[in-house]
Amino acid sequence: MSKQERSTQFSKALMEVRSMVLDGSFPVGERLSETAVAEQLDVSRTPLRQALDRLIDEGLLERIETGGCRVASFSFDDIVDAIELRGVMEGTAARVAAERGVSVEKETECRQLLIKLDDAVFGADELDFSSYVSLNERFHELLTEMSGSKIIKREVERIARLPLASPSAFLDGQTSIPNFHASLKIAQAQHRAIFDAICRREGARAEALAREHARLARHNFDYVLNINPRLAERVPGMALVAS
Amino acid sequence: MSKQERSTQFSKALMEVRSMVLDGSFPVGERLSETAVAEQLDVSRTPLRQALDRLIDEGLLERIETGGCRVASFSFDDIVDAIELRGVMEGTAARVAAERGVSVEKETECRQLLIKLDDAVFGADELDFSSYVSLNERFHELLTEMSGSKIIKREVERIARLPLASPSAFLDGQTSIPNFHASLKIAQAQHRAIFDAICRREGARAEALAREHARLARHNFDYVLNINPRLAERVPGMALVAS
DNA sequence: GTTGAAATTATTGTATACAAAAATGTGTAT
DNA sequence: ATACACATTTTTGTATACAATAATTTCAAC
Repeated sequence: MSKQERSTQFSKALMEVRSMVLDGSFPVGERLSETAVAEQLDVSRTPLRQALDRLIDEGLLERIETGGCRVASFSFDDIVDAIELRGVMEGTAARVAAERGVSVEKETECRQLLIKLDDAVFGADELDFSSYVSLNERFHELLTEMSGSKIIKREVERIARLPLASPSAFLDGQTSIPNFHASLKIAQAQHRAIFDAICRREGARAEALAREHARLARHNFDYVLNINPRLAERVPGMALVAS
Repeated sequence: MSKQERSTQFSKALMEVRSMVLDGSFPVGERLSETAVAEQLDVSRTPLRQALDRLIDEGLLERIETGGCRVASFSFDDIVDAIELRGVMEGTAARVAAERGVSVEKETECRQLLIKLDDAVFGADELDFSSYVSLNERFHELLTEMSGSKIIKREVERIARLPLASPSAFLDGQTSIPNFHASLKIAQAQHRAIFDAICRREGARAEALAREHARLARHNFDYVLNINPRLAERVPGMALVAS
């Protein structure tokens, strides 16, 4: 973040390569040539290699034993596990928030955020998708912050960067999922329940609810992969899932 | 790992800088000069910067807004949170192992390992510390492997690399902790209970036990920091804890 | 003595050159 | 035709050079 403002070349390489990998621009499993990619992005090899190291760390690329790296491939189970872990981590953030208490400011912000989310989901107007997505992202970020722990926040967000594990991984361009609007209502009810549990200092309930909340993503993943695969190309990262 | 065999300069820089940071060789908070460190380690800046990036990612260093990096400092609560997270992650590995079942080979290996650990802790001979440490490390690694998920294994181990969060962070050179041998016996009883829960497919119990097991580290941390600070210099990473 | 601005120094981020090692291609022997 | 060894060509890992930016010092003004 702070680095992404300053360091143009590295952050450019990071963002571009990441989105190309998620888009499936590189064939899964094929070694990617540093010189070729560097030339393609108009960046020297030094910041590119920095970006590749980072993407290896994120798990999107994997190192080849003899040198260089390739696009990683993920099994169905891998994605399920990543989503499960995100649920576990958000559950921990929620539990810790409940156990240790939340600052008045965060509580107030969350309360107002939930009203806006209610409005977006249950309101009379037609659903504004992109605003829902950003509100949802803010809710999940706020959840990590309510834990009051910078380490928990950092590690939850790291897990959420695993492929298809983020809270909004299946939210883009998916209006065609049946009962999708209905599932957003369920999600919002869960948001409220999690917040309620935190306010009541009910740690175990908050944790269980947050875990269950993450399973909505698992359900969407299952749908996209097994029932309606033509949606796959609209979901970034789906190209990495071995079919 | 695979990279550490091949790439001598990078891995050399990584290991040396990491251990220097943990030893407190660099003053906490002070910016570390790339050229100076590179010269000191007899390595060029390129692999050194790679190592620094990695250590930033691990959380041992933090980026300075204007460029470069400094040694990170951790509060008491930060360490407590890191240990908590390790417990949560190992708990997840244990629960998943219980829920999904464990391969015969892993189960057999774990059974034999537990016998060796019993021998080390409860045996007639005097405790062989270094062999206990490596057996204990293998048990925790095996726990992640019993989950059957490479993603869970990878992320558990990543969390365990947080400062003072590893299962053996407080095991070295601490024979002077009162009742230390007794606490090893408790730990071993917990190892057995976790394994028992996994074999019986009791996921919730396995998870709870693994979490509680991690709290032994928290207890040791509390002891070293608040009751017997002269032990601190023997524990790598303790130099990073703000006093 | 303190403050502020300009100049100097040091440090980082990036590009590139180079050497070692891996991948590829060629030719020969069987 | 296939397998194996050797030579060639890429490709990676490392060192270093360079430019832009940040830190520091110096010096003057108040």
